[in-house]
Amino acid sequence: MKVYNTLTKQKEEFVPLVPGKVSMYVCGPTVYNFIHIGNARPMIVFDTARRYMEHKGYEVNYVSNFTDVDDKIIAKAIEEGVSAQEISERYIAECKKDMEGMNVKPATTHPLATQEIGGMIEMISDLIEKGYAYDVNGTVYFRTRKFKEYGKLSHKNLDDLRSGNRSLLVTGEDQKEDPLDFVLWKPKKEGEPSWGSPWSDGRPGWHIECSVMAKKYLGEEIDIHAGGEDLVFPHHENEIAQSECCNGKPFAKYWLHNAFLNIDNRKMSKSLGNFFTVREIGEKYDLQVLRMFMLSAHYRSPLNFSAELMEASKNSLERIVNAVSNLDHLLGKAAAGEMTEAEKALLPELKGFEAKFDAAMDDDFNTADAIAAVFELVRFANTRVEESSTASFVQTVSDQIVKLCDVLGLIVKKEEEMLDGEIEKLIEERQAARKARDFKRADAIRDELLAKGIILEDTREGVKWKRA
RNA sequence: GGCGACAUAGCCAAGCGGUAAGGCGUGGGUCUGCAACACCCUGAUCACCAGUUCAAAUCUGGUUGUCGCCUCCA
Repeated sequence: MKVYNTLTKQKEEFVPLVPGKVSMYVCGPTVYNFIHIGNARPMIVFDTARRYMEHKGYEVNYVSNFTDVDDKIIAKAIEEGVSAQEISERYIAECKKDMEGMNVKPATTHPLATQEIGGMIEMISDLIEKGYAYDVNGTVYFRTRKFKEYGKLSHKNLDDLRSGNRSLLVTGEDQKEDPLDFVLWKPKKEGEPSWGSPWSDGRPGWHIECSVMAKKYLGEEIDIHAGGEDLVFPHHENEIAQSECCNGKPFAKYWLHNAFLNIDNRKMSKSLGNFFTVREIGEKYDLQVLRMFMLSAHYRSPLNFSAELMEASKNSLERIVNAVSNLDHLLGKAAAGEMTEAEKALLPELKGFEAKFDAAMDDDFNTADAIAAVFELVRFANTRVEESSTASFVQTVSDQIVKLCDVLGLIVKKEEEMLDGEIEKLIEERQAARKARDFKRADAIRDELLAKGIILEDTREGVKWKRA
């Protein structure tokens, strides 16, 4: 398996620190509102990466934090006149609902920044002791000049950063030794949540959280650290500085970053008014459709969001769902017993789709190509499985589709739902009407059911139904 | 100003030196009482210009265009 490593700007063969195990940290959202569809991209793509690694037999320790102390949370709390904790707890709960809808597996651990303050104070103290940080009137800064590898992830050098940029030099923080130094701990302002520390009553800087939580739950060296590409600088760069200076060893072996999701080729932002929450999308579409959409492009390519593309994703997902549903239908009719020789002869071809799927995913999680393999498998199912197929064969083909889709986190097998007696009766009545060639009555019943959200399909194998 | 990414059919999107996957959509057809599902058929010389090579969408240089990071941000 190869992954693209931002650190080396190359695809590299993935070799875990401990054979068979993967430690993975993905930066999670700041919980001050419902998550937006941009937040959803890393959740979905890295969840898919995790599922694929599990599919390959790795035991994945997946950690993703919630940043639950932050300026925006505090601002929202003040706005609503409630505590910051109330805000963060509310939106963590909402976020988890959205994740469930998108079929994103819960992380092995979802640490909260506010529950890890002790560890942060410890790490900051350690950095001060080692000369990598300094306290100025209660604010602690990281001394970037002291870490000679600073910039290795974002491939910048400190001089470029200084000369090229205007705002860095005029932040008003002239108490810093260097404009590029960043905050590890800051004193509280009136009314803000705070914790006691050797330097001041205050709260941690954003970057220190992740260094501490990764260390606590995964160790000083981890396999994969992932997040949105905007986090490369400064967030991840700073994490590397903190962790490596503190621990004296490389932090993460592979750094993976997803590209942004755009709306109409523009970055999504509230000011542009092109801002969508996952919740809003969920009102219009099954969130499986959003997942399908996200996986339709490579995670390192910018992806443009639009209603048109959601419709296309909806239709293509439906193609897979239909195929599985058709197979299920055939299964009920299929003859029990061994596969025929002809069916056995098709097995290598069937296996070939999984091989193609794996090859695509092995290549830096190429989900677009992997989905193409699934569609080829679907075509195989639609053409090679027929009424006369044995149950064993139908089951094998169906299982194969469901298995690959499960790796992608796509739910394609519908739960069996019992029809209401009333609806069942209507279907029977319609069948009777059709038999009597009373199509007017038959269509009327079909329309009636449609109004209730039940779609009927008259297949060669009998009447099928599905919910709209 | 510094750093970087991308440009493939109506739309989305693989491809990473050997002659263009897949999906959506369109049009035609088969099946069907009709509809839906499904199946078959239907579509590109890969932004432009040079160069390297027996061979380039794929490599090199240049041009144009789009976007991102450098500031909270997935």
